[in-house]
Amino acid sequence: MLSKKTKYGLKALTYIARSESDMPVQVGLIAKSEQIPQKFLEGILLTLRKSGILGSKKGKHGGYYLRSLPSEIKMTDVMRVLEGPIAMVPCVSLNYYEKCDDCPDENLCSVHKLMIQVRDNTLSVFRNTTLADLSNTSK
Amino acid sequence: MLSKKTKYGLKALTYIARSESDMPVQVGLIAKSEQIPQKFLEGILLTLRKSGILGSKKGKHGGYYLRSLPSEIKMTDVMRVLEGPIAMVPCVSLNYYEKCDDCPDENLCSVHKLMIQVRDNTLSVFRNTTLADLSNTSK
DNA sequence: TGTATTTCCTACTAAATTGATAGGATTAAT
DNA sequence: ATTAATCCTATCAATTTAGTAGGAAATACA
Repeated sequence: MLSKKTKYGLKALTYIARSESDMPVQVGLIAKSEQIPQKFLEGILLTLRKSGILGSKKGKHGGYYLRSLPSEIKMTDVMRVLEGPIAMVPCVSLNYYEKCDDCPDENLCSVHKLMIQVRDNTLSVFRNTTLADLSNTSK
Repeated sequence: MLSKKTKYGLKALTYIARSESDMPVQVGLIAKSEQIPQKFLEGILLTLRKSGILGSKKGKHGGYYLRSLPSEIKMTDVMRVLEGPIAMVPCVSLNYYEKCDDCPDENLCSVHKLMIQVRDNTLSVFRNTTLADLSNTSK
């Protein structure tokens, strides 16, 4: 299941990408418009900022903004920040690989083989999708 | 993340598919060979039986057996029984559809669009994979 | 300089899920 | 009868999820 965190995060990013103004977008606005608990969203945007996807400005007239063009923001990156590893098992994860304690030889493991395929397919979706696709912006 | 339940279930099914004998396969044997807590595995095989994928025989010399040929057992069915819905969000689930309370129009929802793609790709893997592929059996 | 407004940070919490374990009932072969 | 297997229910500890609470820090602007 997709976590609320990821869902909210994606919606927020889309909202920001669609914003015409060159002023930073405030959490309160997004929360209200997208029906997301504000305090929860604060935390999510914070991790997106720490990961480098968003930038922020504090104080009055502060808010969040994208640090790249929507078309440059790949879903692989966004999903890894919000949802964690894309692979369903650590033993097929590219970025967070971990051997299974059980499995003596993962080349012979039936689960491994299947999950590699799932990973590759999911990855191809995320690699070929940017925030511009999500938000229907051409930028 | 793939649950242990699913992982163990897939391994057990593979084990049973590979078994040459026409006697039913006992839980204890699988548990030992695949390093799975026996009592936990009992429950898993039980749900696989209730779903119709496995058959069982009670009492001495009892155990579990496949109710179809491995090549007839599709991963879509197995995964739905073990892991639940294949979609990452209920609003793109074919078998367990549910509307999101927030989303006023899901055709305009950016998350929806993305998750449809992920679902379709994952589904195509599971539709084109059978237990025979997992277990390298030709049957 | 002060006040309002915003992000930032830490800590806490209730509920759900996961990964088991325990104990025994039921069924079948010998 | 005895033994060996599945079947069934209940319980539990640890983790994760989805928030909430309260305030510190920074910034704009009067």
